[in-house]
Amino acid sequence: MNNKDIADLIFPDVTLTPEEIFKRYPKRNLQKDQYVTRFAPSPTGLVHIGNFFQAFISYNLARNSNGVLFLRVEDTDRKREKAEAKKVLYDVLGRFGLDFDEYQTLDGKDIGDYGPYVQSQRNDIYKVFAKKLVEEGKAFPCFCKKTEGKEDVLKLRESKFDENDEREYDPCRDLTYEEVKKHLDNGETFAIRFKTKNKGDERIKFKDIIKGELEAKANAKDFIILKSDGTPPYAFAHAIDDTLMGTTIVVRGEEYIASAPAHIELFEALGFKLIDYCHNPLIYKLNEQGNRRKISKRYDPESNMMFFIENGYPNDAVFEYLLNMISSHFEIWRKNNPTLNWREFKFKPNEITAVTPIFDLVKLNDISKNVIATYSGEQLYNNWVKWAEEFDAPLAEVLKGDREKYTKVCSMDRDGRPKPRKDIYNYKMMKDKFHYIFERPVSNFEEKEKAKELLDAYLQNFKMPTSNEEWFEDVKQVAGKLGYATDNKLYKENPDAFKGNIAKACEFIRIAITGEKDSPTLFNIIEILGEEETRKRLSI
RNA sequence: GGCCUCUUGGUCAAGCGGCUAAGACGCCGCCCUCUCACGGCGGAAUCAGGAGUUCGAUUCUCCUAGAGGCUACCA
Repeated sequence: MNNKDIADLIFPDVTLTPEEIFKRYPKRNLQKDQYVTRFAPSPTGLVHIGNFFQAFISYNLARNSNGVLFLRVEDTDRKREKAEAKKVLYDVLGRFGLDFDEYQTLDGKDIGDYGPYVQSQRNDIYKVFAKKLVEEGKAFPCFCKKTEGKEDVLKLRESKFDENDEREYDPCRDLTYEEVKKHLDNGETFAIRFKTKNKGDERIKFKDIIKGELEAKANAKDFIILKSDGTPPYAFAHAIDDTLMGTTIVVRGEEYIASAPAHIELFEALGFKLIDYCHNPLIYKLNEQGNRRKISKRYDPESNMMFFIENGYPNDAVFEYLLNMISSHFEIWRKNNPTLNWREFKFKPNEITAVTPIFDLVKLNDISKNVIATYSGEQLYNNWVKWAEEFDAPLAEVLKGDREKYTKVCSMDRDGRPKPRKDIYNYKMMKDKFHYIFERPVSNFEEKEKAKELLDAYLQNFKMPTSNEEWFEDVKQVAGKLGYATDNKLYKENPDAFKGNIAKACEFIRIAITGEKDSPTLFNIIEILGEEETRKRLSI
C-alpha cells in the first residue's frame, strides 16, 4: 500500500487530475508589461481601509498597464462568514466605482473565463490538487485535534516557547494505510497537511517588489492545506487560485511576508511558477502616546470605507489621498498637473512606498478641499443633494425645494473665480457651514451699542445692492458719516481718530446677518437672503 | 521565546557615498484698503543611539533601542 492508495482512500470522489483542471484555465494572452492583479477580500461585513488600499493599488497597476483586474471573494472561513457581508462588499466597491474586469455578480453569475470567482465554489478544484500532493507524498491526512480561535493558539504557542526545535512536524505525517483506514473507520474527520521537506535549518531568499531581496528561515512546518470541512486556508487557496487565474502580481499586506516562505515551498511542491509578490505596508494611526498602531475598526471610524461615504467625502478626494500614501511622487505630479484626473498618474509597483503610512485626517481634508474647489456651484449643489438624500433626508427636501437658491449658496466665492474658496472638505459639514442661510442666526455683539448705531444707520437708507462694488460703497458711506475710517492707511496712522475702520463696520453687519465673524462675501449672502430677510436681520 | 519588517521635522515624505538635507499638511508672522478663505512672502522644526567601512556617510555593514508583523483547521 502506497501514497496513491491513501489518496484514493481519503478522496474517493476526486477523479479529476490537475491536468484536466488546467485545461479549463488556459494561459492568458498578455503583452509583457501587462499586469493581471486581483482584489481578494474575505467578506467580513465591512470594507477596511487597509484592504481597500490594496484593492486600489491593484486597480492602478492593472489600469496603468492595460492589464486585468479581477475580484475574488475569499469566503473559506465559515466561522467568520456573515450574512449580508458579500452585499456590503459589493455595495462599497460600487460606491467608489472600482470596476473589475472579472468577478461574480451578486446573484452568482461569473463574468470572465477564470471563475468561479468565489472560493467557496471552488472546493472541488482544491481537492484535486490536495489529492495529487497526497499521492506524491507531499501531503498527508491529519487526525489531530483542532486548534480553534485565538485563545487556543496563544496557549499552543506558549508551550512551544520551551522547545528549541525549529521543526513543526505533525504526529500524523507518517501514518500507514492501515492506520489511516482505522481512523476513518472510527468515523474521525481529518484535515490535509502539507509535508515539509525542510529540517528547520534552511534559509530562503525571495524577492519582494517593494522591499527588494528578502531572506528568512525556510518553512519547516506541516501546515494545513485543507481544513477538516474540506475548505482550504488562505495559503493553499492562494497558490491554486492565483496560478489558475493567471495572476501576475500579488498585492497583499506586509503581514504576509512572514508566511511567504511557506507559500513558496507550496508553489514548488505543486510544480507552479512563483508569482511576484508586492507586500504593501499596513495603514497605521498614532495613539495618545505617539506610537503607531494598526488602524482598527473598533476605535477608528475611518478604518471603515463607509466613513468617507457617510461624511460625504468625494471619491476623488479619497483616491487622491490614497495615492498620496501609495507614492510620494503623486503630490509633486499633482502640483505640476493641477487639472488632470488622478487616473493619469502612473506608478510602478517598485515605487510604492515601503514605510507604513499614518492615517491623517487633516491631510485628507486638505486634499478634499482642493478637490471640491474644482467643482462648479452647480456640481457642488448636485453632490450635496445626492449625499443628503441618503444621509439627511429632511435637508435633501429643503435643498430640492429651491434649487436656484441653494445652487447660489454653493456658488458663493466659487463660480467665476480663478481661485475659489477652499473651506469645504465634505458634504456633511455644509449644513453647519451655511446655517445662516437656513435660519436666522444668534448674533452676539461685543459692542452692542456701536453695532446698533451702525446697523440702524445702514438700515435706514438700505436698498438692495446690485453689485459687490455698490454694496461696499453704501457701507462706506454710512460708516464714514458715523466716523469710521474709510481709508485704511489713514486709520492705521491714527486709529484713535476713528470709531474703527471699515472692516469693523463690516463685522457688525456680518454678525447681524450670519452670526459669524467669518463668512463668504456679504453681498452674495444678502442677495441670496433677499431684501425682506436682510432687513429683518439688520434690525437688532 | 523564535523569525521577519520598519525608523529623516508634529504628520506625510524626497534623498539612493559629496546638498546650505527638497516639497506637502499643520503651526507662527507679514502682505493683499469687508472678514474668512484663496494667493504671495517669510519663520520655527528632521536624519533614533553607538561602533565600523570610506578621503567623505542620511545613504553601506554590525550592534543597541523603539515601533510593528508573523509564529491558527484567520485572512
